[in-house]
Amino acid sequence: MFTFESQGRCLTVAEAREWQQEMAGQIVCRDEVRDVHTVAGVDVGFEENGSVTRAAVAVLDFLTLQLVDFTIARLPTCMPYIPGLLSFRESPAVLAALQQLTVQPDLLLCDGQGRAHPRRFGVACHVGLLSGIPSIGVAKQRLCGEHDTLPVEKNSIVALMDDQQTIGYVLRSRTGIKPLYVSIGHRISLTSAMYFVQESLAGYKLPEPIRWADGLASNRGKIVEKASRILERSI
DNA sequence: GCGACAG
DNA sequence: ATCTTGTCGC
Repeated sequence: MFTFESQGRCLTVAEAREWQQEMAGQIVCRDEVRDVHTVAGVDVGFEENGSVTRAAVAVLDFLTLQLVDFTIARLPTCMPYIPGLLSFRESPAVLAALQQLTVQPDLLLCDGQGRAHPRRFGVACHVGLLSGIPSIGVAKQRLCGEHDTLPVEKNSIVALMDDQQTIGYVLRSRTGIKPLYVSIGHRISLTSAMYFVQESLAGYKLPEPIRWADGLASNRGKIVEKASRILERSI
């Protein structure tokens, strides 16, 4: 029986799944977002053969989509990747990174699923609930649910259905490129989630906040340097 | 039993 | 996620 450490307790895989089902009931699917001035991208990468988890949070001004702050947190990896339990592996480092921020984000765009999860509790829900910050899940691959054929044209959208419910939307952010799977994380409606994701796009497959977090999490030297220069310049 | 399976 | 160069296409 495999067990792992989470929030100071040792959990079995079965207990983790039960906890997700309970916490899913705490998720707020209504809009509690107000005056969104800053939107943050959240992503995680690994170092040292996976023994170190590296979380990055990039805060952007929502109107200009310019970087205004970022943090990186490195923690020892607490458990392996298990489909459906990704958030237990990534959340600790993400929450640590969020607490290091100077500029507080009004909304989080997380790399991964939100409610489009078998137990309706993907990493975006987990991070949103524990941080209290409204959040959205933006995944590059599907975890669950089905959907109609998506036109190859940019801006095409189809509903992601599971168990008779619309759990998210599949969005083609660029013509001919694999789509994004958008679902709510916490304290926001699916309609608003789609609005914020689309407004955060700037010609690339991924929303700008996540593009930054992606580069910072995967520790691409060029990007870390670029981000650092932008910040010291804004002081 | 078999296939699916975020990052 | 991560290991990795060049290459096809808009």
